[in-house]
Amino acid sequence: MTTAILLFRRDLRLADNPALAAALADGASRLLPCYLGAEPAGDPPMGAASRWWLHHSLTALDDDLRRRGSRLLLVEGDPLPALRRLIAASGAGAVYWNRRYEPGATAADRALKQGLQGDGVRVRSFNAALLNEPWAVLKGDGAPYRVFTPYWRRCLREPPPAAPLPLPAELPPPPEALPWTGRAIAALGLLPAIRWDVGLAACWRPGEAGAQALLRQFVEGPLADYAERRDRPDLSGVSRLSPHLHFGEISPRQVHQALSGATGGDGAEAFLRQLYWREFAHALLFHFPHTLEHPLDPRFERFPWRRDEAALRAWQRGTTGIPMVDAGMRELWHTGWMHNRVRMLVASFLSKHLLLPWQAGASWFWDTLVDADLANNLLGWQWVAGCGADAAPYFRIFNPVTQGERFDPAGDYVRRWVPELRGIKGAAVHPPQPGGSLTGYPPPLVELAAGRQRALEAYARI
DNA sequence: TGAAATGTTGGGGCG
DNA sequence: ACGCCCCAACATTTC
Repeated sequence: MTTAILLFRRDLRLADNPALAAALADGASRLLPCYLGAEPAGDPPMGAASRWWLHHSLTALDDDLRRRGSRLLLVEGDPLPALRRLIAASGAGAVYWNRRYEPGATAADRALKQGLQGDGVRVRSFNAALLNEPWAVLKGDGAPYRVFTPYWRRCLREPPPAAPLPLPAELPPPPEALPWTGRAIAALGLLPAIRWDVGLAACWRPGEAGAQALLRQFVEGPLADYAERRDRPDLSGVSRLSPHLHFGEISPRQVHQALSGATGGDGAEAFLRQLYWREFAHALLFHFPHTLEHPLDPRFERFPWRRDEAALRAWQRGTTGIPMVDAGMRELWHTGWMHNRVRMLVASFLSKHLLLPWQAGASWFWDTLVDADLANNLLGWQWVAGCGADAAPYFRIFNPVTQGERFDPAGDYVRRWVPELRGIKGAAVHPPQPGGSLTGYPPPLVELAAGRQRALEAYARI
């Protein structure tokens, strides 16, 4: 009789789960699946939208486990002592988990591994979250890539990712002797006290089954036209898999396999490229952990960001008077998600037209996105602000009106999220309304040409 | 995975 | 027929 502990973290699935598969292959006759409630110190604590998602994803995982005669044990408190108690109570001889890559998480996992191994416990960790782990893709001189295109080309030369592991037919039961002191998922307190989450529930289905359904639906439908339609927030041309990928309800290997089975067109390659932006972001944060708070380009440490609470608040609430910006920010607030084209545009508006620090925007996204991912969020914001890897030159300033006319040509996206403008037909919704307009929609926070000019002058100063 | 300013070209209207 | 101007369309440069 051997008992194994399986730690779930951001790999909330049973299929293609290498740690689970290894525990089974090693012959565990008892399996204790756990979720550790404590978040690693050093990384920012999860935002409210992520916590909402996690609650439902853990519930779905627990249901999936129970259907197979198992269950999820929630473990609170400092991980090492908590695991030691659990090992003592269950007689477990081995602990399995899938690796994380954020600075705080890697440090915490390293300490946990050392502590457990010091106790004589067998610890095995695996890659479940990436096609290539950060240390596996380096330049010829051993340095990490800082520019996406060479990184992407290099990845394409790598051997294709291994086929996903199958869903285990059955699971070993949990140890009988274990006192089920674990608390219910609700006791983690992940759900908000004020019920702002009703909008989220209407558009998402957290959990492995929801993720698989979404992937199938995407591959059979929008994928073929992804290259042409991926920039259109008014259409349903993207996968919306990001939160599922973040929580590991689906693996990039599974996505990769689904893409390679897709027929014809350049949609699959365009989508794969996005998957590799995710890989690139994780590699960058791993190799440059200081980008958690600091710009990768040190010149931007002395960039003259402004401080303007009122403007920041208007941006957050979607009351800037710039229709595309407000539509995006309201979509985010109501659904926990925003189309990527619109993310770029609202980020450009914050960091350039408003000259507010990218950290303020990243922090709001972190709190409100259901797909909030440290690596992706940091890369995205620093890319837009011009201070990150492969950064857009600072003078690349999105004009939110032009972007709206180009990517929301009929104005449907704006009207969906900004009801004040529903009386305006077609692309005429995109230019800001003058002060005193009767729509109830605010006049623009900044005049776009003047904001652009001010941003260019700030750039010239560094 | 910009936008605006500036430069170039070529067709057509017109004296 | 010719030169001149205008201007859209496209290309290049600059921020």
